[in-house]
Order: sequence, then structure tokens, then C-alpha cells
Amino acid sequence: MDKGHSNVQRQNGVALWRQIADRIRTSIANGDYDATGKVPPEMALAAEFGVNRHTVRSALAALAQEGIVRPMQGRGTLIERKERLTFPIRRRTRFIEGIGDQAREKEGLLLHSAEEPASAELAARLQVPEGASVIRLEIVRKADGRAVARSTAWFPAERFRGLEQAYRDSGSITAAFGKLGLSDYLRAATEITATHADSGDLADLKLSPGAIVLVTRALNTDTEGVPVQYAITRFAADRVQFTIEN
Amino acid sequence: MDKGHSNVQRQNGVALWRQIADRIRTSIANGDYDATGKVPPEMALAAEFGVNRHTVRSALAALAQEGIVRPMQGRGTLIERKERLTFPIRRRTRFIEGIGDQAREKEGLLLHSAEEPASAELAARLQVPEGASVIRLEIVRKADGRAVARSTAWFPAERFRGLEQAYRDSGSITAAFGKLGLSDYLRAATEITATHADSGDLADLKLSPGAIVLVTRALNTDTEGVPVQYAITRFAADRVQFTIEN
DNA sequence: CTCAAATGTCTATTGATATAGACAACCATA
DNA sequence: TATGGTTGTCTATATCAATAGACATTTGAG
Repeated sequence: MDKGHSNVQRQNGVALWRQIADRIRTSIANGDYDATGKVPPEMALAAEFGVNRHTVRSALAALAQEGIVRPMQGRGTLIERKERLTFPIRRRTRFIEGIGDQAREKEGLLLHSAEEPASAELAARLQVPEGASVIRLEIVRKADGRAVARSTAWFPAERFRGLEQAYRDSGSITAAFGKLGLSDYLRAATEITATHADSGDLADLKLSPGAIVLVTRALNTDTEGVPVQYAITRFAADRVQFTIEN
Repeated sequence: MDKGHSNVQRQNGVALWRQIADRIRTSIANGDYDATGKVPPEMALAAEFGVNRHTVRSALAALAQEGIVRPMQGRGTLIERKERLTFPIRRRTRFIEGIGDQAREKEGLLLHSAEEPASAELAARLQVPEGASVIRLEIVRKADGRAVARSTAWFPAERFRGLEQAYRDSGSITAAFGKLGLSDYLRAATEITATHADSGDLADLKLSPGAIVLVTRALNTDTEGVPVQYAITRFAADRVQFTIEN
């Protein structure tokens, strides 16, 4: 349906091989090559994008480095991995449940935690006094062993003391909340933006420079409407999409 | 709150000057330089990013080309423009109303229209027989003279004959629907992804290569739940953000 | 086995990217 | 008006990105 043009842009700060790598990665994610399970031959791609075969080879080498394709001499370039998780954003948004059966293994890895005073902006969002103590968790979310997002989440410390340990034990915010007596919570608001991956994204999400991250800023409240969590989550854009059902 | 690291990535297909231009553009949009109304001096930026001053100058030249900054010899580099529109996504999502008073002038420019048979995918979404006639509108949306998004929208032709003229007259989908007897419609589902700008985006949205677009795929229905419109809209990522209120 | 098709490797050349240094031009202000 | 801070311009050099061509190697099919 939305095919897009074939042409790539020259001499504008993004190397041709990277533009082409991005395009091929997207095509793989869209299932354009599912019929064969292979990427088209290098010469065909070179003709399609209007570049030299060596330029296409640079692009494919980058994709091979990411583990997306595997070149086989004499046979062609096989597609190794192809996925784009769909994330529903709704009143009861849960990371793990949102993935559902799109992945077998889901895990949340706690990178770092701290208790710290709330900045003015954060205090306003969590409706606590400025400088009040908040718990900050840094989490990398994985599905089938692939990092799909990294979150920084803040919680009012007074109400949720012990949250860090509860999260460590369960690997789930929902479960950790449950242990601390909060059986249900609701998504009050979500903001979505997109930007280029920063160095933290490259490291934690194993992205390549120039990659895109989808950034959500979300506020969760309890059933009374009292804020319980504010989180900034950065998703690898070529591994996820969001859906909002009304 | 989310500050991000300073370092840029070398030799990975995205030129340093472009990475730096993207970072500065984002900082401007975030209001990081609002205190002075100016970008930091070239030498300071060079030190911050760990590059040569000439590389920073290339980045600033690109931003000046976009009309975002204006260098003034002897004074510094002034910020010309800084904006990020917020778009609510909700049950009654309207482009023009969504902008609200964030911009004075809003317009929708009809680039192209056609009547064509529905593809299998489109037919499924609009719940019409495959090959049934649909109207396709290509629209560029502007706010205060700046292009913020471009849409491709499909409508069942049988029900909405004359839509093109109605849109031309009013510049609004909502108004065009109204003329054809549809007084209300609802957003049934929205998918959001992000990708790099393609050549069409560069032209229509006046983006620079490597820029990011937020892509929404949305289905609108009438109050009976019958699909009336399917639209793919590509937003310039550094000019907008989305909000979902629950 | 032979051939066509595909990826792998090598050399060479051109233009874009990045660094480095020096100095000119301009502005605000002390 | 003198000075420090800033952008503007120029030259030079090294590395990366892209093109071009030739040929080797591997695979699958006839």
C-alpha cells in the first residue's frame, strides 16, 4: 500500500549504504520478502536503488552485523530474523501482557535503581511536593532475548518502599505493585515522540547509529486517580509499533 | 529529566555534522537554549561534542538552511524558530481541532486525488469488496505555513462521491464529510510507527535527509461502526508529539 | 559435469567528510 | 576606542564513502 519511492538521497550527511540498510530492514519487517525468505540479489538491489553493487554490499554487511540477514555464498542472502512487536496503548496498559503471545520469553532487566528527590517537573507529574523522595528504576525490556525498550520509571518513595526488591523478585511492575498492596492501576496519559538513538540506546538496545527510537512518556494512576508511576520508555522503532484502540 | 549523553558516533554511516545538527535541533525544540535565545558558541559546541569547530559549522549551516537558526557575525547564532505541536489522539480525533490554538493558521493542501480499485489490504480495512472503488486523497497539512504532516486517505467511493470537491471547498475532512451528510465520525484504531524520511517526505515536508517521520495508520468509522476512512499520515517527528488521554 | 547465478575479494579512482591552523570581519561593551 | 568574543573564510591533509571493473568461489539445477 504505502510503497515509497526507490530513490535514495546523495551527499546529505547520511551515507547511501546506511539509507539502503534502513530501507531493506524496513522491507524485511514489512514482510516484503517473505515469499522467498531471502533478500533480492545484490545486483537487483543495486539496480533498484540506483547504486553500485559494492554500496549494497556495505548495507547488507551492516544488516548481517545486526544479525538480521546471513549471506550464503552461491545461494543468496537469507533473512535470519524479522519481527515487529505490536504494543497496545490503552487504559490498562501492561508491558508484558501487551506483548502477549508475540514472544515466548519476556523479561525485564533492572539495570539500576536509586532513591532521589523529585525535580520540579517530576513532582508536578506525580503530584508530590518538589524534592519529595522518589524511587527511580532503570529497566531494559526484552522479548525472546532481544532488547525492545528501555525505561526510566519514577514512583513516590513513601508509598512504594520496597518496590525495588519486589521488582527484582518478579521482573514485573504489575507484580511488584501487587506485592505492595496496589492491585490495579490505570494509564492516565501517554505522550509519544520519536528521535534518533542516543549512545545509551545504542548500548542497551544494541542499535546502530542513525537508528530511531520511539519515546513514550506515560503517567499511571491508581483507581482513585492518584499518580503512582511516571515513566519514560525508549523503544527501538524498527522492532515495535503502537496501537491505540478506541 | 532525560538528558542523554553528549557523545556522537563516528564512522557509522551518519556524518558527524548531521548527528550534531539533529541533536541541536532537538535541544532547540526542548527549549534548552531559551534563556539566551541563542545556540552556544561554535567553540563550546565543538568541545561538547568532541569535534572540530568546522564540523559544528557544517551542522549549523544545515540548520540555517532549514530556517531554524540564523548566524550573526560577531553576535552569535540566533534561534529563529522553535516549535513542537501536540496532537491528541482520541475517540474524536480531528486534525485541525487537535492543533487548537497552538497555531493561528491551519490549512490542508490537496496535492492529488484519484478514484481507484481497492487493494486487498485496503478493502479489508474499509470493509468493502476487493476491487471496489475508493477515493484517494493526498493532503499536506500545514500550521502557520509550516508543513507538519502529509496524509494519504482512502474513502469508499460509492458512499462519498463528490468528496474531493467538498474537501477542496472547505480544506477539512470533517467539513467535507458534513457536506455529504456524515455529521460525526469516530477514530476506531490508530497504529504508530517511526521511520526515516523518504524522498516524498523530504519534498512535501521540507525535511532534511536522516530526519524522522512518525507514521500513523488510522481507521475512522461512522457512529454505527462502519468504516468511512483509512488514512496513513506521516508527521515530521521534530515538529509534533502525540498524546493519548484515557 | 557444466553452466548460470549468486556472494566474496581485490585494485584503483573520485568526491565527501573531518581535522587543523591561521587570520579576517563584526559586535558589544568596558 | 580598545579589547575579547564571536562568526566568516581560506588553505592543507587524511580518512571515509561510492563507483568501476575484474575475477574467484560456492551453490543449485539441468
